[in-house]
Amino acid sequence: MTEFTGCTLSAHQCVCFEKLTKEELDYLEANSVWINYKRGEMICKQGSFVSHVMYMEEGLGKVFLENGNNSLVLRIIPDGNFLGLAAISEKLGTFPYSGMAYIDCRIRQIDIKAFRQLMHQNTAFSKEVVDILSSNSVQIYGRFFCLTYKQAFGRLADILICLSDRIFKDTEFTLPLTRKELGELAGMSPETVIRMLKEFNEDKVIEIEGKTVRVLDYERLKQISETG
Amino acid sequence: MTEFTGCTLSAHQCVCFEKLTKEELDYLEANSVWINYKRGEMICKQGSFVSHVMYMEEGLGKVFLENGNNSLVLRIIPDGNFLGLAAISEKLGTFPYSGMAYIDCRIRQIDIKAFRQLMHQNTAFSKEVVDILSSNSVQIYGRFFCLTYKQAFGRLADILICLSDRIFKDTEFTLPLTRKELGELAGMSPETVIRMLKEFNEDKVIEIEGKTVRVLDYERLKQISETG
DNA sequence: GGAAAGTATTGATCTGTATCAATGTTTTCA
DNA sequence: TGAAAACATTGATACAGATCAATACTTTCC
Repeated sequence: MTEFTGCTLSAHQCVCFEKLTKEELDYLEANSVWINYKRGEMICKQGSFVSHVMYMEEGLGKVFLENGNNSLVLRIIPDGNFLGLAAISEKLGTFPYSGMAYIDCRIRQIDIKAFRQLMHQNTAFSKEVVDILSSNSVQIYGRFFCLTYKQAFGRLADILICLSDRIFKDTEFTLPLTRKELGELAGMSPETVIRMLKEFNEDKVIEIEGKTVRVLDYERLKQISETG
Repeated sequence: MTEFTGCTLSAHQCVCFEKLTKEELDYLEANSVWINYKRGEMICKQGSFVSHVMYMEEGLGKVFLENGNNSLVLRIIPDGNFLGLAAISEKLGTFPYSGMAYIDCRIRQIDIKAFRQLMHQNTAFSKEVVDILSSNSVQIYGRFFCLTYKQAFGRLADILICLSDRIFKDTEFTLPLTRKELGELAGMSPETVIRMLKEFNEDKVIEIEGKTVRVLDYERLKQISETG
């Protein structure tokens, strides 16, 4: 049976640039700008005009929906990932989500017309981009399922696994997120995050002290994710 | 402020076939088969091999995730819509979701290789398909937000609005769904569906008798959707 | 360097909605 | 056509997690 996880990052590795010729890469370069963002800065605003796609050169960010009261993280964006690919649809005049920097980031903005032009002329590139879009969607579906049906501790276990496995690739890591931000990832209130983390800590599943997290019992965490 | 709704169907109209030449249409035709499904029959199974994309010629179906215990509807598929477009990604060997017929359906299966070939050779067609994928994603994001943050009555109001506006295009319609299926759409238990519907009925927002629904106060329903 | 703002923690309380159970109604199909 | 299965309804109960409130700790920055 398929297992869904609340993980916020697809395992898919972006290789689309490898499909471009030297000339095409130069063309892309000529139509790109690089911008630095500080932790907490908005990278793109939901509802604003679309003029470019973005690529996370360095840093860590999130893509999220907001409506004034609530915020829902769709995906975490580590370095080497696109952000705002929805822009390739010409039907879509405005961004359907916002982006924010978790830590200091360097973002490459690629002019949307140039990007579309390359998709138009290079089928292999276009295929890769569609694959990325597609795998992002599948990722988000899994997350959707989890946040809808799993209990809080299962959802939090998912996020911890995702952070350890895919983002930091280490059993010990320093969270660049507040408890509130963790809550937005796992779809729960900050207080609930704290209580669950405390419980995981007491049960020796993880060890947490401030922002430092160490996964002690990975198998148990997996199990919590599945039964939650 | 952007309003998210739990609606299960994007407003996007599929026009991609119009982008094909006579020859290409013939080619597509030669690589298609038509299959009939009865209410309740599975149209595709999550996890099974991908060999085709599907197009709902006539009928009404759903695309959903399942894990044995729970089922989450991603989209409703009315006639004139694709189903299983995720198949165009070559990375994806198996369907990430299941499809089922709400009522008797006639489905066109299009060989995935032929479909990809047309996307390869006809850019306008390819663009349209990407637009459809993209608008489906945005639709599902909105649904995700709603099911995560809205209360039950707001979610149910969303579904009633969606059914009235986009599926049946009438203020009065006959539900082809059970209360359980409505619950899967709105992310709640069948009992809760019944209680909420009863309340809407008592408040004269809708009139419901068995499977027949009439929307009495559309504005109120909108308001419930927004405040829920 | 110290006030202010933001963040973390803990406890108490409240509530929306699931779950369970019992019963009535409709549909299915032998 | 009549029994069985599926579906709908209603009421009672339980509980996960939100919210509120109060207090500590940390970071920011004039």
